Amino acid sequence: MDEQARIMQALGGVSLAGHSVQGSMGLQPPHGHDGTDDGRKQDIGDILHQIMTITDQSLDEAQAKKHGLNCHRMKPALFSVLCEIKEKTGLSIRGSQEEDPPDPQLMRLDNMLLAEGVSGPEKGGGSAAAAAAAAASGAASDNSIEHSDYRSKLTQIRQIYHTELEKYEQACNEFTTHVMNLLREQSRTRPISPKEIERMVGIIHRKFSSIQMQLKQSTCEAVMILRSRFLDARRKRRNFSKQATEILNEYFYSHLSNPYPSEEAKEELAKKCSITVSQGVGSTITVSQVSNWFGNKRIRYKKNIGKFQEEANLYAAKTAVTAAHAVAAAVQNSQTNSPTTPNSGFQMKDEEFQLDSAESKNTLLTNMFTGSSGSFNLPNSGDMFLSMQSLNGDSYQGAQVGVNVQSQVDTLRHVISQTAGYSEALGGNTMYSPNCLNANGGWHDAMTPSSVISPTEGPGSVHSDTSN
DNA sequence: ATTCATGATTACTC
DNA sequence: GAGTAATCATGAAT
Repeated sequence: MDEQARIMQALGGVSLAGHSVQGSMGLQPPHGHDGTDDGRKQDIGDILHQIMTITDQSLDEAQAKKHGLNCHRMKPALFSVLCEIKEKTGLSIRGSQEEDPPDPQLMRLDNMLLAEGVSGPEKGGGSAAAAAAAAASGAASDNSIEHSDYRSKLTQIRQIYHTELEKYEQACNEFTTHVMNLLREQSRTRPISPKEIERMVGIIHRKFSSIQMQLKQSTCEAVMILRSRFLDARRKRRNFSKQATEILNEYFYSHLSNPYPSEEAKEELAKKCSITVSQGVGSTITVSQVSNWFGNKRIRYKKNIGKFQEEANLYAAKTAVTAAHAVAAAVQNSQTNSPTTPNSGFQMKDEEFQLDSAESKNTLLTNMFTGSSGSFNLPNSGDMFLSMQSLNGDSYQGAQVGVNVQSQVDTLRHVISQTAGYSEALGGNTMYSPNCLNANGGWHDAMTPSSVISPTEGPGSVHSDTSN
């Protein structure tokens, strides 16, 4: 009502913006009118009165009045004046609110959605965010399965977000169009300036953007939850498969003197384990997991050697069997291929090294191996053991064959060195140094193995430096 | 439910 | 940056 009063007052002869109503409108005195100021004022006053009371009347009456007013000779002039006044007052009141500063909260949400790959370009964002999330956890970022999980979930969120956003935008546009049409329609009967329509559109957009902000907020929350779950999942422990553990253990116990696989060896092990594991659960073992495993193994082995004795024996037996096979094969090969090396009376048959089960191997070796130091303390009888330098330079100690085979060993060594051409590698070194762990309980004075698989090794072969 | 085994993480050292 | 030691957290066995 304040505005109405102001309008009334303004129209009552008060000049606006430096000129009178009459002057500003350039009104010509209508036909038959007396032309005096008082008369015009009276005329305008009548119209205004009718406008003001229009709502008090019945619909039909109002329609009739409306029509009458629309046809009134003063209507266009009055309409313009009202528009002008309204615009001026409206601008003075709301003008300062037109330019809203960007909402910091909204900016944060936008930035986050962009960073997470929810908004912004379609490709790359998600994976980048996944990589960032992986990197943030401090672990290797090569866990492809969890990545793809994360990505697919993120894509779902992204899709939902965009669908909802589209819906909101569509609804906003529809509503804006509707309101604009309504205002345009009404602008025929009441003064509505284009600026006012614009302002109304702005208001609608603001309302809708606040709804959008809620959507963005929800999306951000969803991403955060996903992310935390993703990171939690990385922390979740899953036992490696039996085969993978076996491969790692084989390497560990065959390199007990220095269980520090090189980077290449770790990769090789990871690959080997992955191949084995992928047949089962479909998961992979990464290089960092191999590092973790060896870190844990070393510390736990060192802490409680006694506990690992049996395991060590078991793997030593396995190694021995494998080695014996290799030796037997070499002998066989030398016998068949080298006429200059006739049957020396030493024939290794596979059966001699074939143990029925892990248990029998274990029993056998538990009986064989005694002692309590860091490494395996074997009976110090050199003639009971096959001992040779493996082909890649690692110390190698194979199976106990149950009989005195020292002479045969010499023959074998000779044969193998001749056959395989590794006389240099084999020469000089015989028995491996006794203890794996030094006085400080460390491994570091031991020799360094080069790789998990030497060029001449078969897939199943391992080195053993179990010492006596 | 409890205990043990084990993969992962963290703080620290070299 | 790799390794150690301690610790956390979970899976599996009991």
